[in-house]
Amino acid sequence: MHEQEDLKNAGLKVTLPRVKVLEVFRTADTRHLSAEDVYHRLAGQSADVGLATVYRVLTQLEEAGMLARNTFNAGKAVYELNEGRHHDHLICLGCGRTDEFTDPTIEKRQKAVAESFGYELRDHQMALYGYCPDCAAKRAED
Amino acid sequence: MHEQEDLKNAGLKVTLPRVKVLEVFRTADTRHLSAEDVYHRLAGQSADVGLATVYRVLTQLEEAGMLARNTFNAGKAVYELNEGRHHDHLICLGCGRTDEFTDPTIEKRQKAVAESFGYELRDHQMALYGYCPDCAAKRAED
DNA sequence: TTGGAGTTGAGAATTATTCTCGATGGCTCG
DNA sequence: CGAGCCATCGAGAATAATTCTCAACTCCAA
Repeated sequence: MHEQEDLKNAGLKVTLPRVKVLEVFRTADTRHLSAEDVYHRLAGQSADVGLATVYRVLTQLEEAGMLARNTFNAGKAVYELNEGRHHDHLICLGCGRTDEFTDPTIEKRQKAVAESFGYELRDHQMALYGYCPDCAAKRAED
Repeated sequence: MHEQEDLKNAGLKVTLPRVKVLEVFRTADTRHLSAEDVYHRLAGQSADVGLATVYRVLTQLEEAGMLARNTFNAGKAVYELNEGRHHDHLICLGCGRTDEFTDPTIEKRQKAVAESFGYELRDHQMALYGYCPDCAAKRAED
């Protein structure tokens, strides 16, 4: 409901596409949405925002720190609302279910590793792939 | 020099493109090569292997466990010889330099996290991004 | 050496994303 | 409140990475 202020604070002009895209993320059933996903959800609700614009807006919102971009399996990028607290992902190879977690020990070690190589750490990406409880059970049956 | 046996052991027919692609990896100056990279190196040495074939062979060699695929920044995939010992990457945002490392503590924690969610862990990818010593120094000057 | 299954190469097709450009719409100033 | 400028938009073309299609070719076992 406060999309307008958020955009203004980020130094972005308040336009219909930007407000609508944010709205989609705030009301979506899933946390992770691709450009195509967002595009379809908007098309489904009279708001006719072009695909190119969706891509543009996603990039801008990411740069403004309001969204976080992830490229899991490769192929396509997905975005999620950036709520401040960083986290990593656990992804099911069977059904695509995605869980989020943070592990202080891992974060600490990452910093240590980077330091030991003399690097100035800026970012990282980590994803664990496996089978969720349901899919693991299903696979065990065969 | 033992490309032939390696291929045979993997159950792959010994063909010129497969041998050549492996050779490229074994004699390259860099560990990480994209399909395009491999293609150009082959073109540069009379061996005329089509780009589509390079892609096919890379996929096959990966499935056979002889190469490992990584999709760092997204965009394009790179491959490297799979020498058994798993490792993660540290990538310089300035010059693209790539270092490799393994951290038992992180591996252990990853397993623990997956378990705590009831997942059957199969694989993971992790990359740390930052500035290498050289690039960090250059950036500090400004 | 010969035949067939597996493999190749060239180019077309696909997928994800970005660019181009004329039209449109926020927003600042008067 | 209205005018105009500049940022933004939409559509479709363009790009980039990768995969598909299919006729021609090559390994290799017999």
